[in-house]
Amino acid sequence: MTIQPPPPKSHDEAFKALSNPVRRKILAELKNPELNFPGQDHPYEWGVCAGKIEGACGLSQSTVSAHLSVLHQAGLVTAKKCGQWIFYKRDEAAIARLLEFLQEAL
Amino acid sequence: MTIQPPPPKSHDEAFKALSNPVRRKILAELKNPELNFPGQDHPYEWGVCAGKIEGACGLSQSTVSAHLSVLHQAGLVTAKKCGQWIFYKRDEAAIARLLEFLQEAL
DNA sequence: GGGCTGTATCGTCATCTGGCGATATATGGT
DNA sequence: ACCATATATCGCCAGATGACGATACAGCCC
Repeated sequence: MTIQPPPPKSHDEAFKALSNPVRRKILAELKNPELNFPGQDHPYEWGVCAGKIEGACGLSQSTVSAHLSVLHQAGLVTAKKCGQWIFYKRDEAAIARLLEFLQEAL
Repeated sequence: MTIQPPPPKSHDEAFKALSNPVRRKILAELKNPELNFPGQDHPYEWGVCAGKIEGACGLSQSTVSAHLSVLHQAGLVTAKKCGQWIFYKRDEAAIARLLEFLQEAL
């Protein structure tokens, strides 16, 4: 099931989440799951599971988990739990809203 | 004269500069100098002088000066020295480039 | 030169951030 | 029940960040 459908988060929180290059990289790479996280034995429509992302980051499991948590809290990715896995996926609508906001606010 | 026409800065540096709410606010308010920094006895075409911005921020002189320096280093504002004043102005071209980049990178 | 104004820089400090390993929690398999 | 796997959380530490006051530098005016 989807974890904590986070209530519409403030753009400020999203911006803060994006102020870290690792998190920006994760978000960007999630645009192309098949390419950037190859070999997942679950359908990519579910998203990409945390372990795959950790592998691609070259950082410790706990560190990447924290980054994913921030992205999720900020509402930039969705998190769906499936058995013992958690699948993360870009929340395109939220990202689009943020971009619109940036056009205004910047 | 214009101070250190900063060589085209990395988008990453610009992003870092924008990761601070005070700096975002300054940049946003510079869209409307007449409105947000009223009573400047120099033409607004030159930009807004540091002192005016400090007044509007409610932070210490040194703190705001540092923020302006970051914005300038990141290439998001231009700085023009005129006598004992320094006038800051949005670099619209750079900001537009950054927004384009964000559309791609996000 | 001397004093005044506008801005930058320095030194310090408290807080935030991001990294890690260790541990906790939850699910699945035997 | 037990062990393995997947992920989250905790405690700690080092470095970055942002605030401040004090000081330095630069330009104007007398």
